[in-house]
Amino acid sequence: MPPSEQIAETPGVDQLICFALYSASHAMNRAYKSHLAPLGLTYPQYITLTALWEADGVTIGTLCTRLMTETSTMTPIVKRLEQLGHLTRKRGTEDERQVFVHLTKSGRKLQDEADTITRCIIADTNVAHAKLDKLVSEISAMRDSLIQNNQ
Amino acid sequence: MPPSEQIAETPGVDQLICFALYSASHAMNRAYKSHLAPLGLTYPQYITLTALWEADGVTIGTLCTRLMTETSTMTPIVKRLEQLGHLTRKRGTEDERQVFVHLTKSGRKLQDEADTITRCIIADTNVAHAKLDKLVSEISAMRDSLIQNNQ
DNA sequence: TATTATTATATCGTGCACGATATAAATCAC
DNA sequence: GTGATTTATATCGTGCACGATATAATAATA
Repeated sequence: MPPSEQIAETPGVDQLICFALYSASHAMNRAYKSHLAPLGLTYPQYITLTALWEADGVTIGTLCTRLMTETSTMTPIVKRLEQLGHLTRKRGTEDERQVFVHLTKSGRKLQDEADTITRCIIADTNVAHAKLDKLVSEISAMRDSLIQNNQ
Repeated sequence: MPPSEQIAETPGVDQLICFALYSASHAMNRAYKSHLAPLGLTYPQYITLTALWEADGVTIGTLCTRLMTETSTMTPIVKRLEQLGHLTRKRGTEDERQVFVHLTKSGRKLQDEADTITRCIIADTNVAHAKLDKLVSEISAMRDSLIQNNQ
């Protein structure tokens, strides 16, 4: 062992948490794509619908908070989902700045497929349920720390 | 406890591994942004440079394999890094279809900042080193399973 | 109550990300 | 060796993702 040996000089891309997230996120996007293409949905549109299945009749701002995106991202997604007939947008009467989003029958019907898709994806991860739950909370905690330390 | 109780009917967006990755990946992107903006780099450009610091003089195809992206993504990134003066693109002489990418002095110099940036980001995750290494390998393994089961 | 500031959403510009297609070079088949 | 196929990269179209800015409505303040 030479005395000048350098340990972990600059880590390769594979050792970086940023690349792990970057590449895994893209892989997940692609995995969903095969399930969503037949439904005519994109991955961000599907995630938006998932939030609405959980809580319908919310404002654009609430969706942004929940999905941690900007209005400049959410407004176009919601407009496309409206054009697809999966939701309606209605200005608030009390506060006319707000836009309330409501699922249509078509948008609610899509939830029927969701459970099957989720099960397929989880199977494809090759991670056991308990371990996956732990992974979700660890990744979420890390995300929240990053957000907090970046304010 | 009613007999018809439904356990984990449809999971909320926060329980889904897809949303954990989606939101954490965006949070990571934003965290890097504050460090990269002064350098005039975007996050994907920085990741591409990281791959080049590890192995220089490679083809576009090798970069695509390494970073798990398509040429339609990588070609424009490499071209922008070329315009910024951080690398050069040279057609292969033996096989003229190939394009070899070489870092310039400017591109190599940027590595000086990398270690500091990585340390800041890791600190911001609030995850201990050993646990972070484990997280990286778990996320990477999951990514590889998703890719394998999606062929 | 005017004026100012804040808030909710929308728009615009840039840069990914990727499927589909194009192009040209290399390889294969005969 | 000529035609068919494969391979490496590039181009194009669509949809995010986000910062900066715009717009209009509400709230705060003088």
